[in-house]
Amino acid sequence: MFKVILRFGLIIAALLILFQLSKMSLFIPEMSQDLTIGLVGAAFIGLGVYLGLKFRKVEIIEVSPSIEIDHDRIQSLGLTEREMEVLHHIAEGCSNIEIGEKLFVSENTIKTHVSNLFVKLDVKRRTQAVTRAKELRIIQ
Amino acid sequence: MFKVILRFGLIIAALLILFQLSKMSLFIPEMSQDLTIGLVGAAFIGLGVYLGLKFRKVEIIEVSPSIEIDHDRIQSLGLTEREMEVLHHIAEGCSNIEIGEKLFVSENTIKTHVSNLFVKLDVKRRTQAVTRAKELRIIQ
DNA sequence: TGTAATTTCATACTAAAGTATGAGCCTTAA
DNA sequence: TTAAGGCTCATACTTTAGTATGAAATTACA
Repeated sequence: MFKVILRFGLIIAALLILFQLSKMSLFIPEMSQDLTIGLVGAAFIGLGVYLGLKFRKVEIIEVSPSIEIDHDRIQSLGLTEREMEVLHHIAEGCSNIEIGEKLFVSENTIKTHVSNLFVKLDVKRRTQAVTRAKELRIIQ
Repeated sequence: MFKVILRFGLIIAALLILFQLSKMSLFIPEMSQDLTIGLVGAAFIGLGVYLGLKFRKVEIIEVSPSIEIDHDRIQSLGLTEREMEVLHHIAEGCSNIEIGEKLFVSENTIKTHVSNLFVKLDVKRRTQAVTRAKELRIIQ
């Protein structure tokens, strides 16, 4: 509210100065009318731009902020490429056997990856791993 | 590009008209200088507002479109209140025992709910249930 | 070329998840 | 006052998941 009052005050002050200027030009005949109009125009155009920007409706466009993957965090957690692959498949809801089939390795291998993953993410279950990974923004 | 040229053309035209106006006031002395300045001011303030709005940077505020829960789908799938509660806790990464503790019922009860949930969601595993539930927009 | 990190796999567990079935209790509505 | 639906629980079982440990093969890199 205070800000609004301040702004209108400034606008009124600007107007007064401009009208004062217009009277001055009466006493300074060598100041051409064109110049006066130029000055007035410049001042008002500035004022107009200011008002236009200040009191415009803020345009809110709903854009789902593309959740950026935090590669630095992946690094700092020491997650390997293979572990990230496994993590993605876990997030899709795959079983260990299914992940093994997709990556052409044994279930045991997947179990190893999963266990290492849990240690690095500090979780106990795969469902936790998914929520944690999303919190940490290392998966979508 | 054409639009830009058109706009600048209009601006130039407006300027010419204003200067013409200023000259007219020389031949129409009864038209006071204050009035001239007022007209010029009004014109330029309008121009300023127009320019300010047209050539502003478009402000894009990233807002995640709140994913609306599809209550109709929950209905049509026949998911009960209790099952939804369990589903939410599954999505959080809770174990059956933990969910039981939170809802003050036994692990066996949770298992029953979970099994019924899987049938209704047509999935085999809890991780799948979570992804499916998100697809169906019945949880966040 | 040697070393560290990654990936792979196995075995042998334990723990948790999931299935199937039956049943008791409560509320709500016909 | 039944019947239905929802919630609870149990038992018994099968299947996955997860842990611990050790080890071989591969890759990358100094």
